[in-house]
Amino acid sequence: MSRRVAHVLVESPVPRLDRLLDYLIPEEGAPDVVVGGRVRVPLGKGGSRLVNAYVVDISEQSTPGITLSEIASANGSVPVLTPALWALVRAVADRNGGGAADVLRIAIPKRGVRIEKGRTFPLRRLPTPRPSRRSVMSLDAGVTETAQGPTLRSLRQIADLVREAKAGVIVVVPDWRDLALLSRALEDVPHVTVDSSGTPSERYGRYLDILSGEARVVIGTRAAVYAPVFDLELLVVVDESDPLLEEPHTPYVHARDAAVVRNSIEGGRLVFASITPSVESARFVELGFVDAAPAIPSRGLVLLANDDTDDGFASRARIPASGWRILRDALERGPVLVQVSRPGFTPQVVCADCRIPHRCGTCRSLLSGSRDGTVLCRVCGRSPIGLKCALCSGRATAWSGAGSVRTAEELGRAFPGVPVVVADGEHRALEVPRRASLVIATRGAEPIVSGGYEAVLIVDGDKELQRPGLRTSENCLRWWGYAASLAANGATVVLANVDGAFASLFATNQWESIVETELRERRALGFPPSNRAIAVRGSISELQAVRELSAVVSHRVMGPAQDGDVFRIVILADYRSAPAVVSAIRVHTITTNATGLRVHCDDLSIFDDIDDA
DNA sequence: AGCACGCCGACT
DNA sequence: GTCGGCGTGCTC
Repeated sequence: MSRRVAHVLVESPVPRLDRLLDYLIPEEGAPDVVVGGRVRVPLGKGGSRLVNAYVVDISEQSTPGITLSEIASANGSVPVLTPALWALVRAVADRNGGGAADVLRIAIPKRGVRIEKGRTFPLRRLPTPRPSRRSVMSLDAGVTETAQGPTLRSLRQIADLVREAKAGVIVVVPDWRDLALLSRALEDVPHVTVDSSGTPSERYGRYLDILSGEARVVIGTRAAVYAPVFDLELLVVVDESDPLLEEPHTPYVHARDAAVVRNSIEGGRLVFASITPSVESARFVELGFVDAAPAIPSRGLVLLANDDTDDGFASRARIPASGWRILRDALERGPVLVQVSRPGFTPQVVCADCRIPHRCGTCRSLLSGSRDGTVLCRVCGRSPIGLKCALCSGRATAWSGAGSVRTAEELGRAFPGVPVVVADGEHRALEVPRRASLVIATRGAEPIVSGGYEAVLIVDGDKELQRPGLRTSENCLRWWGYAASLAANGATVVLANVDGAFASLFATNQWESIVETELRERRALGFPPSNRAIAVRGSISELQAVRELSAVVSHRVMGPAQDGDVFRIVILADYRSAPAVVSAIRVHTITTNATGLRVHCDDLSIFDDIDDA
């Protein structure tokens, strides 16, 4: 007699368990065992311990030659893992050299029993793919109004796109502030938000709202790309060059990548939308993989200020005289934004003569000044002595980029009577009232203001731009472009103390040229995005074994290098051979059960400077 | 992750 | 001859 068999995926990070196991469905409680449902199954020698698992499929057949155990119990009867989500999760895990269970943990929130009560879920099959269309969209700068307050013109454009859609929609944004502003722009469209806010039970409730089809439009942070939206017509990834869209846990999947995979499975319209262009989307356009943006959007007026400071206060706040005058005039009319690069009191320590950053003699990371005036290496925790400039051998030190609080203090003294608002990681503000005030914000924490800022001043740009790292120009473009987009119509954006090719391209709004140049340089180096950089972390012996794999040996390999308490190699492979490399490493990981081995595709941080912030 | 199995040294 | 050390490998 044949019995029904459930093919399940166990909730476990163990490489060897990254496959489907077969279990018999018990006679009693069988109706609760559904495709996509959660179950508890015995696992291990003697079937002693019970683990959580997802039913991926049910059939009459099982793997021959094995005596099957029975499912211990159903864990609810909600089909949380839809066929479409399973297809996506499996494909994303394979592509990134990781386990499906690790991706699943990000895609499906924790179960809350109470919130499941009284809901029904339609049976969902793997949908027939919609015709696929992929494009890049360049968004306008500027601020616009809603009933709930100001929002970005760029997000209003996305809301317009959402409004056109009749079926399922997902919009993925980098952080909570974009989410709040997008929610305003979607004031007339019912939508659910998928992010880390709220209690676990609330998050699960929102997941179930999507699963049941009650919610058609989903906006959220990076994990929202997996939302079980049925009949997905439109998938928008906003600002995909923002590193926040990359998952910090294995297998380190970028929402852009997951979006491309999802589009290849379900079809529909995939849009990469951003105020500033990205190197990745420039490559997509060049390949013909996506349609180019139809038009260059409206951008503000940017002025480069490279003249000297002529005032005691201005000099301490590192603001050129011309920028200073614009600031003062703008404050007559309304609020002004000053974008600074780093929070708090931690300035970077540089050579007093050539302004090159000093580095720690032991670990080579950047040094910072602490409140009491001493120089400190934040990586090894020591105060280096006898610093000497690598370039000019000068021994004098200076502090640069004194941070938002310090800048605020200096500016507050310079403009007595003008209120100063500080916004950074600690002082969060989505929005500030429209009145003459100085708003000092670290990049990424800029509040929005009704009508836009009367002037925007970007300081510390010189320091950011000379920071070594692959993403420096991309990052500056995104940070500065965002700050500029918060300005009022016709208001001036001042970029202080920066000159050179990048600065003039930025000021003349030739942002596309910036990323095209960057793409050419990356290609010449063989670096992402023109090649895949597959970072593998583990012990020296594990990495040696990976290096010797036949799929790996023919490729350019960098390292091994020390990386925290493990070691790291980086394999550079073109997009044609990268899947074979990733899959060979994965097979090796599974067969040797190398739990210490971690694969991270396109880990751009390996090309960056040590981040000491 | 656990948990059993097994091969080898030390002890009643 | 047998107890138990933990290194090795497997989990339907």
